[in-house]
Amino acid sequence: MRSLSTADRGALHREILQWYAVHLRPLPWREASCSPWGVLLSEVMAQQTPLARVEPAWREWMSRWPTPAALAAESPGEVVRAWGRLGYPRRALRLREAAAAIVERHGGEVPRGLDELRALPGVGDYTAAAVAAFAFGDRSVVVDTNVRRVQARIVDGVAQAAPSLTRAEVALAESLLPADDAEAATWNVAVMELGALVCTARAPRCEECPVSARCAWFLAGRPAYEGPVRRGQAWHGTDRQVRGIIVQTLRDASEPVARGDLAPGRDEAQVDRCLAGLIEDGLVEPVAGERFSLPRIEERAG
DNA sequence: TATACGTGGGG
DNA sequence: TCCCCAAGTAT
Repeated sequence: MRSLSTADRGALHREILQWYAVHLRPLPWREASCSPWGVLLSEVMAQQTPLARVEPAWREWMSRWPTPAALAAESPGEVVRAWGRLGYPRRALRLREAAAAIVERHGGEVPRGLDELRALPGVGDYTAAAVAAFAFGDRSVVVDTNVRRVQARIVDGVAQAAPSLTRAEVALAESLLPADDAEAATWNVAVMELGALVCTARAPRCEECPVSARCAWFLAGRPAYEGPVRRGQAWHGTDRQVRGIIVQTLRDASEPVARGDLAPGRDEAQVDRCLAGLIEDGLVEPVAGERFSLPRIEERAG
């Protein structure tokens, strides 16, 4: 890991924070008036889902369930239906569980502490740090895919980060974090925004980058990535695809659906296997007469 | 540490 | 068309 002088760090902060002040997207959960619950909701929805698709769903959810208590009182099936096509619908279930935990353990208020946040269902290291920073203005180390890529390029001079998060990356992010709480919080979102809009994975816009002049990767002539190859996600014909079809069928249905109509034309053994998995996950509920629906009662524990 | 887990837009 | 990948988490 290359280390930066104090002066270099200061310049980096100034340039990226200035860029952010001009180029930030006016997302609703960035409004000062947005509640911690709104921030938590946005962070979970944004896990592996592009922000452009998150925004309309976020607005609908905030209107329907403006507090953790409101969501906790909703049925899991309705929550999965409202999740729509954001992907990874188990996140909707976890969000409802998190809402219930917030009501039970924290009096209905999103907790501020990293440990308390991290203990909520569906909240990992990234989301806990992000909520601490963006909802409460705390100085926490937020390391998402954007931060990892920006750091890899500017500091390490490589096109992309390692396949999985390393200790060194977290240590680097920590070393780059401004000392001041509020400035650190803004720094986190500014680096993420830079990664999302300029320092992108596919076709980085280095001409528009405020720090290309101090970017090790740019200065080295943007060398191609040489690390271990990332495994692409298999999709066609996978269980994941069939699970998606089944859940979408149930989202669109107003009545319970027979097994044979869940994923028409798909291999029956695969449909059975996926169905069992979905039931185990609490995303599908068997009802009378060999039919299935989104969960109406209680989702399975575990 | 590696793998499962959805979905859709852009290159 | 096909492939990559997006504010990750849980196991």
